Amino acid sequence: MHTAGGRPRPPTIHDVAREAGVSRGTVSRVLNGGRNVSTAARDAVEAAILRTGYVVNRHARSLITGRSDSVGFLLTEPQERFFEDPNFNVLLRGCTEALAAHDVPLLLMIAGTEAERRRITRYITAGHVDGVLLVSSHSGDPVAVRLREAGVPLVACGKPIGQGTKVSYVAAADRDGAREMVQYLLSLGRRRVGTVTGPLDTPGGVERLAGYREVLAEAGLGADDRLIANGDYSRASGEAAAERLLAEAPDLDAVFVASDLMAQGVLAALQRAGRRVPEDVAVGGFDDSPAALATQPPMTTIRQPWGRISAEMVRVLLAQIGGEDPAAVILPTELVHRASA
Amino acid sequence: MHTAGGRPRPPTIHDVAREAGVSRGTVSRVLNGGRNVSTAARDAVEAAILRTGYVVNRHARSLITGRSDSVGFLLTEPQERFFEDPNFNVLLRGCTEALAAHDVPLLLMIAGTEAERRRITRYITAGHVDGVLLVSSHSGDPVAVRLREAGVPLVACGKPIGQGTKVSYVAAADRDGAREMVQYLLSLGRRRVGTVTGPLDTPGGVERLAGYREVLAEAGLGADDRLIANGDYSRASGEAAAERLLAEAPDLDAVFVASDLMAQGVLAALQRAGRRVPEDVAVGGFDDSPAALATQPPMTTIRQPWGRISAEMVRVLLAQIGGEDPAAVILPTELVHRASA
DNA sequence: CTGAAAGCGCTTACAG
DNA sequence: CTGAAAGCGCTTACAG
Repeated sequence: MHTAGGRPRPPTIHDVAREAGVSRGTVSRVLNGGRNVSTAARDAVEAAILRTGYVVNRHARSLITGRSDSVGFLLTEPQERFFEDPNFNVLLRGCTEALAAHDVPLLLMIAGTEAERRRITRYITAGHVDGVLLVSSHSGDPVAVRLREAGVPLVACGKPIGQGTKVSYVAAADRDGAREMVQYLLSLGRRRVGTVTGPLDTPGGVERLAGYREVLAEAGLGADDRLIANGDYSRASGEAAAERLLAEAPDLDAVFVASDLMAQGVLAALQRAGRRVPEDVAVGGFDDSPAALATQPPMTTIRQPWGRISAEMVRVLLAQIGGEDPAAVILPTELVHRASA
Repeated sequence: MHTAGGRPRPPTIHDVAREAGVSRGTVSRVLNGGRNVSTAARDAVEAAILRTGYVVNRHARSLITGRSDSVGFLLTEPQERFFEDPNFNVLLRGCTEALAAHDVPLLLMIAGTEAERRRITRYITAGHVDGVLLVSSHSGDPVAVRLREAGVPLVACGKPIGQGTKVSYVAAADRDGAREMVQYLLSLGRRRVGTVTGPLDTPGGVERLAGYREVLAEAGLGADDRLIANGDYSRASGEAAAERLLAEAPDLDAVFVASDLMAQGVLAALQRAGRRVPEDVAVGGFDDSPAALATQPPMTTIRQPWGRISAEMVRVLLAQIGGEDPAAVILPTELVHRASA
């Protein structure tokens, strides 16, 4: 029997039961872990499944279990930034694969506009997804708040600002990573070390700046606001920030940049200003994204363990869907030494 | 009433019917287009929907309609390349948004290994998805073949090689775009114009090379294989290809590169060899991906209309799911003039 | 360990 | 135009 489109109607649990000579209940039991099933019955059912090519109908299952057996991957930042950001790819790929290993499909959702935010919130709270992997570190994200209030299992990438301890998250040790880079820059003999920060309403922006400040203070180098310029993680903002730094602190001899993409922009500004990297100004990035390999010279940077981050996000989310309490996971970073510093 | 997780059990069509004082059948009718429903009934139902916050249970609907009302976005190339490729982001975002406008969720699927290919093929042919947006232009892709044989609605990004006319696709006018770039390079007075091709088992690779050859022949410039080097769309392959070009044809004065990412690599090799761009060697890319803006100098390139490509892919796929025949859509490209040529 | 039965929330002919 | 009813393919107490 075929539908209009020519796709054959797949076998159901009923076909398998007939083929195996058991009841549909028994088939369902072997499908769901095989508790309370005799070996003979299980074998017969498994053989029948192979013979018929049976695949469970997820809609029927979901209808009765109330679970969708799928999760959402939700972007709530202004999309441009994310899609420009090479980290996004790594994270998305990692999550897709980790989920696939559990046979859980990933639904991609982009909440760029207010209308989309409303639509997606309704979609999620209606239970069309069992939980969500949230990529939005901006504080006061209304979607995150609404989802949390609705009791939707949630795990954020990066510590959500101002959400208390109620929401799970997985993050790299931002402050430690920043500390390591700035210490390294100092170990090179640099003394006028500037920084280009991320957005200060994101945990990465705040923590990396804090790490920078701590190390300078510990080294006895006084705070100097002329050495600090804000960026928004985009390449263009890094370029603009570097120009400001150059104008306000021309004696700059190193810069710690809070993302590789911004560091690309910093490199461009430095080259335009005739400063050699690393001879005149050493540049350290953050992320170890693909962008770090595309620069001239290749970028010395702090590696974020994206593979582990995505795997942990999935693990924590699945656990929470299974009834466990929220959890926070912090993963160590690593200095990757290349040529820019 | 709440489930264990604390999520409220959403209202059903039954609640809406009671609230509106009609039968469940009538509610369903207004939900599904409102044919054969009186204005009074429709108004009552719509008011009841608002009041109850009703959202359709897609699983129940799918169980009966046999449709999943979702589509897959399937990557079957070796993943590394795709995830390195900035075009991927643009395409994925465009498709997600175009689908969202139709309220159709996108499932992201990555078929990197043979095991994943098998699992995903089963998943799709089991009907868990109504159709798939296929990103794989390599010839002989086994997943594409199996899906087509199973009658799954499919639309590819780029013309699938060797699949006949049975499968829908949306593509940019690769050959015309290549022609325009090479003509432009010639108009600059360049006479030793090389090219770095894409993989020659992809339509983009083949067509862009063909455009290059045509224009040179039309200009009366004889074919010279030393001016042609193959790449695989990756940055590193562009760098290696440029080195070969420089070794075999040191008098090179322009290069048409079949992707911006490869062109990044070409720029690096050229700079290392001490050639100025564009003074000594003019470089033209292809894609107008974000990579084209990140280079020094910014890249002159051929813009692929990604927004339209993704919108058309979605349109054609949805039409096909609705019963229409396959279709091919070719979209024009555009020369974007920047500083590298 | 196993079968019969109820029911998940919807859609869709079928009568009227 | 509308209601009553069947049924989509599953899971899960409930008996036995």
